[in-house]
Amino acid sequence: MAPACVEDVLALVRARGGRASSPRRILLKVLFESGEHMSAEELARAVQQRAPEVHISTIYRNLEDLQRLGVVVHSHLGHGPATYQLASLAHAHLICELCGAVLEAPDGLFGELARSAKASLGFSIDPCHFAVFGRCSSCA
Amino acid sequence: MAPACVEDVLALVRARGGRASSPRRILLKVLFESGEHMSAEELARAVQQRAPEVHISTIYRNLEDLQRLGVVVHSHLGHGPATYQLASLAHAHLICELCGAVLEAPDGLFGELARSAKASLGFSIDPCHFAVFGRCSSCA
DNA sequence: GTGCTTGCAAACGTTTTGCAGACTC
DNA sequence: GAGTCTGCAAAACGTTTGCAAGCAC
Repeated sequence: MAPACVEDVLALVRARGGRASSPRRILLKVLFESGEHMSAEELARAVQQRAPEVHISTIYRNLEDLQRLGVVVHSHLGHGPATYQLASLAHAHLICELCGAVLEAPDGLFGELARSAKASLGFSIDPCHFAVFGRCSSCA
Repeated sequence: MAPACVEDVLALVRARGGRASSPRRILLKVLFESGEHMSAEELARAVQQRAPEVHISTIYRNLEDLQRLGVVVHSHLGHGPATYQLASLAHAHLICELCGAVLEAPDGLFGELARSAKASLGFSIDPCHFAVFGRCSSCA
């Protein structure tokens, strides 16, 4: 049921009373086309290549709206800015605290933790929101 | 080998060419006496009860030094300020993304994740640095 | 025309930095 | 006396907000 293209999302937006504005459309295009974990600033730069007058506060406001719609999620990969991506692409990350390397966690890596957190504490983890720090194989 | 009191740490500081200044001594006293995960601002307020002129930038600089010495660690428990504590007390946290509840993770909860991250990726996790988001039993 | 959305500027909260003076050793 | 450390002010950083004008419907 995840929206598969820009127009799908805009339909969702309109269904909630929102408008298909030009900055919104371009931001969505960037999100669908671009790589993962982009910061608000990187997204702004990408949008500004097609519409230079778009302000970063518009990016932040749109990202917030899209998160409220469940289309986008943000995650924290380290000490810098948050990164944003389509919710359908969310995945967990391991970050090396020494060299800064970003590893994508394979599906299932958090399965056992999720099960035991649920069993022993009743807590349902979301491994994607905050990255897990540590040391990569070359730095450890 | 973890320093067990203020004077132990100050000995370490001196061994590295540092000085046992009064703000440093008071900050350490607060860290040894206080509860866990205190923000820089909370630490500053506590220090200022004994020495009102101590500036928060001094707190930040001392926390950085103490982290370099391995005496203190900081962790990120959510979207607010970082929290600091004695390295010997470090432990992992689970944070409810809805109600903000902070759960201390029992020892061993991350054992299986640590083993499989090491085995499959060569990555040594540090579960204490970033909290794990999710939903607590009452919010899930 | 209604009201959502924008650009801009200004503020926010947290953390860092430059500097001249003060203190520890 | 050498060199670390301090308080203060100011800046840096990522992010949020107030406002009047502009645009989608």
